[in-house]
Amino acid sequence: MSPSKSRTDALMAGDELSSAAQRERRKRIVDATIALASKGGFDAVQMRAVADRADVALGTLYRYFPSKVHLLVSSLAVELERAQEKMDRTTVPGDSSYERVLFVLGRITRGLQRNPHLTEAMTRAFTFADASAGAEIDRVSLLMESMFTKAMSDDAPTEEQKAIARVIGDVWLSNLVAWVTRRATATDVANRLELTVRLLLK
Amino acid sequence: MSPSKSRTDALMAGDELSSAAQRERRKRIVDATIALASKGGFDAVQMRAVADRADVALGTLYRYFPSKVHLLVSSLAVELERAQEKMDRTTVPGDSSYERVLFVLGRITRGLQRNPHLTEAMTRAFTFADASAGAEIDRVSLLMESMFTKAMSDDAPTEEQKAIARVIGDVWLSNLVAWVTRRATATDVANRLELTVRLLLK
DNA sequence: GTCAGAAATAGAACACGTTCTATAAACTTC
DNA sequence: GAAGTTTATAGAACGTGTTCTATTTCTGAC
Repeated sequence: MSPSKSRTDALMAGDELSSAAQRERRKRIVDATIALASKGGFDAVQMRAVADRADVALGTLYRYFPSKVHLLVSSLAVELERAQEKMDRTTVPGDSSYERVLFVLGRITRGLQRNPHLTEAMTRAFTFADASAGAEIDRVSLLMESMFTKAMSDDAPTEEQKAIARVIGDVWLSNLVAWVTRRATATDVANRLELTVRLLLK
Repeated sequence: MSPSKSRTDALMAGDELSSAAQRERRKRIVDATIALASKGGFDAVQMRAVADRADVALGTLYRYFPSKVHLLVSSLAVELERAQEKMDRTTVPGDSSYERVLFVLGRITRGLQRNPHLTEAMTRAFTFADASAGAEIDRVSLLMESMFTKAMSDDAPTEEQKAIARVIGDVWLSNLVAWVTRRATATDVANRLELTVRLLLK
């Protein structure tokens, strides 16, 4: 894994791509990634296959995303943003932080579990990421944190709430990984999350 | 990653290797792994380099450990066992679970941080492991869990204590990874662990 | 419109994990 | 101690992530 060039970093952020053609290329790449990951997981996201499917040259793929991990983590960010938007349009039920956080957790978790291969690909990329993908990782971490703090209260979160959200995020991810690697069942995951949130918020 | 043969699985457990020569080979391999990982981290643990350094053929290396991830996670287990043994010979100070768990956490964390490359190699292998390394992963998870439950109390741990230990382990690992990938400083890690343990045990 | 530089393309080339093949050495078992 | 079996060895070969090269296409400034 080599250090990425600054130009490439600019491309990765994704929102301020010069031309429409470039924005479309980028979208085709992410779509191809998600499609391949959904079908066969991490191993099926092969850079040549992504390039083929997105109809770009291999070199172009690498110009947009400097590694497979960057590619998958960026796709994870895209997916989480979608989930967050959907959640923002929902009124989260529950009278306490405890109940609301559990609701959000359960919903996203079940959403991910509906697409095991995609989840496997993304969580493995996320946990395998090295320092060079720090920016993408931070982006995803922040998304996760705000997802849970929003569930706790509508106001700006306190430091303590942020800390709790981070802990929940850590446990959540670790349990997703356990599920993805067949070391835990969906029920195990649900139980452990419930227990964790209870310990932290009750 | 292909499914491992049962014969190979038997070898991986490591304790009941037929001959002394085999036990020595295995030890040379683990030593070489730890040495290379200490020097250059995950990327430096190259299978050809391990084989060379351990003075075995590449094929032999694969007969003992069916993949790089198995190799590194097994080495992690070895290291954790050492840490656990050392800890067993120590009287853990502190009047509460909270204090004792923090002591143990701090000590192991600082130990790992003394060897950043090794820690990077092992945590990345651990989090990247797929289903085929389930046995090794479970072994390490159990080691971690018992490490923390022992700190909580001398008696057999309750289910609740086990759950707490697992949460702490999840947060611990996630923070180690953040540190290893330079997204968190040693101080960040210490603070977050302190906060987590406080939330869970106070 | 033309030209310079940037971006995209096709494809070769390289690195490292993993597998395979052929041969030799080391063990069982009689 | 000979035959047969398991284990180890050297090294080739293969797959996939990544990089490199040569060429073509696009874009923006004049």
